Amino acid sequence: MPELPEVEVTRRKLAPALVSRTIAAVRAAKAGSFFLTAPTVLRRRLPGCRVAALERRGKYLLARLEGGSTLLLHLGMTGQLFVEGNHSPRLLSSTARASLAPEEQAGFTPDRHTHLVLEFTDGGPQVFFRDVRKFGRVALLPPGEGLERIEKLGPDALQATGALLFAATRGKRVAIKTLLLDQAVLAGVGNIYADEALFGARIRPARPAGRLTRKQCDLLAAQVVRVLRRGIETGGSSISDFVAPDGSLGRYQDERMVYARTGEPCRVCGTTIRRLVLGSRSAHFCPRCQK
DNA sequence: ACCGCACCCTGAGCGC
DNA sequence: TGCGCTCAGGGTGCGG
Repeated sequence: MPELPEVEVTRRKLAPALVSRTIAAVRAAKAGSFFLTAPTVLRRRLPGCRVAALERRGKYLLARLEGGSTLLLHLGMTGQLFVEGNHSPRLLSSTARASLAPEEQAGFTPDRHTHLVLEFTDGGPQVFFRDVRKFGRVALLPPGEGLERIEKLGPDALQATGALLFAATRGKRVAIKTLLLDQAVLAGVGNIYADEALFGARIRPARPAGRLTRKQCDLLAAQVVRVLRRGIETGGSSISDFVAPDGSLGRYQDERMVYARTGEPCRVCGTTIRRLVLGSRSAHFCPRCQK
């Protein structure tokens, strides 16, 4: 589940393979919900475009193209953006992994889940966008044109403040966990880091957002920033699918205090970590440490 | 305005 | 061995 840290790690490692290079050709799968801009349009418009910069807004990647267009990429849940020549077992299904010896996994060949391939005029490494569940998105925005879903995003979660959370939670009866996942409040927080931040702030995920004190909002904002920064430092969370553009895996999953640790002992007090469902998302917490 | 929930999608894991 | 079921969840959109 790529959240802000995984997208930022992707941005940092993908940028050297994308910025200042000129797209020569585009191979894209047939139209579908994955493509907000039709593949035929991508194939026609992208060749000849040179990438000026690779930016991030929340969980979105924005490749700024010379001439003013923007290629927008969202990893969804299982999206993988990576550079040719960097293989990883994560790029194979478990059955494919089992049937291949490690030495046979040296090279990646685009498979049925590889929906977008960028080729460059320098003939160097191609860039692949693979996404098993197709919850990812690709869009090409013409110069001066925005996208509603980007404009609705709140401030980047790395800029979270207690004042912002306090204002956003007043009068809200939704669970604080659910509010943290609202991209219009803070852009970039997903299920893993929301649970981890709430543990750090010692607040139960189900607590009605409006009942947080100003002090708790300060603490929670600081924890949101802390866990996201730590996520970036460790290369992200590679729990199921995430792999960086260079084929490396993140290590944040080794530091998790609560996420997907249901039934395991709390690392602080030993109490069994519990799971509950909020807004049809699973939430994990320590019933003793979090009030 | 607010909030819960179905939907999109596919593979892994499990029971039979 | 293999079928069918459930679960995972970011984001959107709809209905109450």
